[in-house]
Amino acid sequence: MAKRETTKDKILNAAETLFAEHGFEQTSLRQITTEAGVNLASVNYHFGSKKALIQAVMARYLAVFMPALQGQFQQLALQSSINSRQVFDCFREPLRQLASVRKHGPTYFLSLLGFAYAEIQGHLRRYIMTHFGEVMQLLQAMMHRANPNLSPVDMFWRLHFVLGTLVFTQVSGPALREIAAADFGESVRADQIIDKLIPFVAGGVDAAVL
Amino acid sequence: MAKRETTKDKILNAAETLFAEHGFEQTSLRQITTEAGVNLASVNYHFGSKKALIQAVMARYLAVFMPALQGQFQQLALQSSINSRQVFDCFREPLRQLASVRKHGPTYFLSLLGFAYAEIQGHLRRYIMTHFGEVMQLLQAMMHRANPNLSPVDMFWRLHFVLGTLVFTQVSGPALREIAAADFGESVRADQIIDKLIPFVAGGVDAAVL
DNA sequence: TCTAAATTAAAACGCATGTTTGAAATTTAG
DNA sequence: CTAAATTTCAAACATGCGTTTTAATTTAGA
Repeated sequence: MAKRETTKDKILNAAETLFAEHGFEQTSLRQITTEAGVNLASVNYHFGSKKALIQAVMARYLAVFMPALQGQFQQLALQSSINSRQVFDCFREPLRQLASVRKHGPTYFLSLLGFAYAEIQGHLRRYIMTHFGEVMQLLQAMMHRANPNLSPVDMFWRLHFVLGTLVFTQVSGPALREIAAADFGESVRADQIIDKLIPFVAGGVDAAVL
Repeated sequence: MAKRETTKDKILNAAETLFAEHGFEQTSLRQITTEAGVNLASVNYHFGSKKALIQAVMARYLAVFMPALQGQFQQLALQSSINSRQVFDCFREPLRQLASVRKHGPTYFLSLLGFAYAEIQGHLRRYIMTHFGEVMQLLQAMMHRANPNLSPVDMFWRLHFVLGTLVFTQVSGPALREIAAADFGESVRADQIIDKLIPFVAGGVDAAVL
């Protein structure tokens, strides 16, 4: 029989949803505990602080996503020739798999990533680098193989442009989808945006430097 | 003789600097008034509210930037053939001219734009659309001439990807430049990032849809 | 110069936040 | 079954925020 959902999990789930929809700073502990149906003080009891709760929410996804991404990269590395588009396509399956963590896992994770980067700039990067440095090095290696003529410093900037595009799209995703639906009568599902995103970023990375 | 700097201007200048460096919500009125050397209550006296102060800061730049951008577009429109790169290059000169508003005008303006989009998503778009709708239509027309085979809805998304890249780059600009300097020993001036950005976004917009 | 309007100033208000407290309730273990 | 450990709970705490108030001061016009 399934063990009854613990208070810690209730908090984690409620926090994740609210964080993904409204951002970290815009979400108060009172909103979270009300949504979770638990006492306010339980957050500090189980996690210590709001900051630690944020980390716990992110860690739950990164622990699934990063190894999966690493697997994709290692598989791609076997090929003799690699292009940017293939590298970015590596993100699709690991992202899709996040649905096993939570129902709207793929969407939530991207939103969380977006808010994390937008609101607590340096911290997330440091966390990813220390915990998943190997994957990031693999990404860098793949990108270099796909675009050997691009200098390391130019590649650095372009990868962060890519990240920026991703982040922004997710953070302002709901607003944009609303506008798009109103202006073009065509509604785009949240998980379809990445289909529009990947060609764009691949084209950007592959562009001539000057 | 130059009239002594008025309280209203002192507030405007201090607010602009702090907003550009830390964002709107992260900057308190107490920080602003302390930096400006004026009384706390004077913000509400002269501007009515913090929200109105934010608008005043943005309006001062937009009033200079938008007409200049419109001029660039009109000039480009005369040419028989247009590509994406030319459209994005239109932003360079108007941006450069913002140095006449304030010393670090170009950098500040982009940062403000970034924070405005990241923090108060819908509002800025609405403001720009109502006050500078003509310029935005011109931009859309230019982009369509540069890429006539791209559907309106795809163009919509790609333009917002562009905006996202710009916004993110500015918001996390200082942190990224620091990392780049540490990792590559090559320091990039804030106003040079746009040189790296324009080829990227032009490549992204011009990419094949699938 | 005198008076009325505009501006500055200090203080407090009302509210929301994350966090801590200490007792009550519950679960765990011997 | 009981005692100890864990967890829940209501309440309060400390802090920072934007805003308002009220009085003092400066400015400008008759």
